[in-house]
Amino acid sequence: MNENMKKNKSITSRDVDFAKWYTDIVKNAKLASYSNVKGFTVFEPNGYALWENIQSVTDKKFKELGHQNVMMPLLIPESLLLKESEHIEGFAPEVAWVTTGGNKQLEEKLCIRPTSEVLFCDYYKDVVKSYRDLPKLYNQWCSVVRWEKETRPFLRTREFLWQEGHTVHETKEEAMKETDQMLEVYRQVFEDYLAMPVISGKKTESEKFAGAEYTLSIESMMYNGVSLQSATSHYFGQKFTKPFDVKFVNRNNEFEYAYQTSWGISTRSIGGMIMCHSDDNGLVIPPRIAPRKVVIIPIGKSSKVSAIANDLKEKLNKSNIETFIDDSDKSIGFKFAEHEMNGIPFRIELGERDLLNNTIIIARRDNYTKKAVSLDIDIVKYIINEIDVMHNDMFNVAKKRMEEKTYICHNLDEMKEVMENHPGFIKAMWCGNEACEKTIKDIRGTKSRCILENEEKVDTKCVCCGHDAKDLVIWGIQY
RNA sequence: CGGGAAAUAGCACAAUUUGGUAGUGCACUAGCUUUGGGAGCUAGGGGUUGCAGGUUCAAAUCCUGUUUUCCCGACCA
Repeated sequence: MNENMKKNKSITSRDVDFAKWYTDIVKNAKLASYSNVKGFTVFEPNGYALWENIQSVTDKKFKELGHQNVMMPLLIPESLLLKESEHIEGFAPEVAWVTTGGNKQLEEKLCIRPTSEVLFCDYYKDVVKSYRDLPKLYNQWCSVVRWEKETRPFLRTREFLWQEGHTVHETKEEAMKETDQMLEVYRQVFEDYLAMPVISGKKTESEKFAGAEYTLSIESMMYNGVSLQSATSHYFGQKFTKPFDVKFVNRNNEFEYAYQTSWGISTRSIGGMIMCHSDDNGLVIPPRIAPRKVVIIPIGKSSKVSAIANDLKEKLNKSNIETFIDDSDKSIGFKFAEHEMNGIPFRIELGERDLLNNTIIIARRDNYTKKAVSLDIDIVKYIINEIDVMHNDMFNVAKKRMEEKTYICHNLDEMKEVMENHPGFIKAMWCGNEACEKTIKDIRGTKSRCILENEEKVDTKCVCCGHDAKDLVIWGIQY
């Protein structure tokens, strides 16, 4: 009998096989399961609750900044999609089509939205008439479909949940400001709620969104040093509004095409959160985003113990700290392991032995520390404070790792050495030539993540061709 | 899209080589005893072996196709 059978739940170590570890976590923590159609997954309650929390903190920020939610159609007529050529070229290979309705062949095939720029533009053309109608700050929460070849739960699925904000503005400056502002919102969501440090910057021409003037992104680093594009914010200028005829009468009584942005964050962020924080005992959820924050485990059958447990639970729940009691007949060890697998941030252990000392034990999921805490303290205040402490600790662990795995390179050999032996972010200068990006891609698929605009340059020559360098770029192996 | 591996109960696997009534552990249900790091005993329930064909008296097992998953590579937001 091996260790696995005895333990029943087993996950591969993240240091041994990171990819398998990841899918083990998703499966064992009951976040998602596979369906019969490739790339389409079931979000189980534990996984969906995470998305709901990410959604609620993000949505609140959008609304504070004046955005409104709408719903656009699921289907896009082919002719509409074809209006912007760069856009369709970028998305055509991964679009799914509806060709029949009932048992009738459709006259025009309809694509299942891979993103909704064209739908928003088609709508905006009818409702934007004057500069007085601007800006339009709309967003929608929905799922989109992209026919990916290789799929992995949360990280790359053919259908995924996301949010896509689409705004149109009177001026270029205002639209560009919106693009920056929304990237900053995403940075806050990742750093302040998901405890994931990020870097941000502009995408290179070859990496930008199909049809955009430019794309900004935030990039985060996983436990194994691989990078993940975590959210994007695009500035379109008039590239869509011209072909879609979204024009308005400006303050000089002239027609002008509106300036447009779009920005999105998806359920991929859940995958990033897992790969950034979780460990060999299961999921570790940043406490501010955890759907269930505290589990109370009464030990023994004492009625006094269960009364105190109930009291604690009620106090915490009243203060919106989601708490539940596990008084099932499972053994203590089983419960500990189970809730660790599910990533519950705090565990309160409570038995007769503790009552003798008038204490309870509070254990942290992220670093396994256990503390005896007096029953006389204000438990709500204590947990609220601990949530912040844990959040900061998790953020700092991730940040330290990101800093340790960020390398400065001056030539291809140095890049190879890093990516082949201990991948991470590479800071290196780039001449701006796509050919060099292609050459660098031969190193385990290393791609430019983003251009760092406000940082000191690390060299004067391109890391690849040795010609004069233009930009400081962060490079990484991507998920 | 190329190369490789796999699919048997909720999970992990056995039985496949050599065709012959589909099994084990955990999980699940009931009862009793337990409880400070994955409990014990007793009694139960759960399978058209991914799907579709074919060969055969007989298919989890052999053959063909297909779908899904995982790994490696190419492609791609």
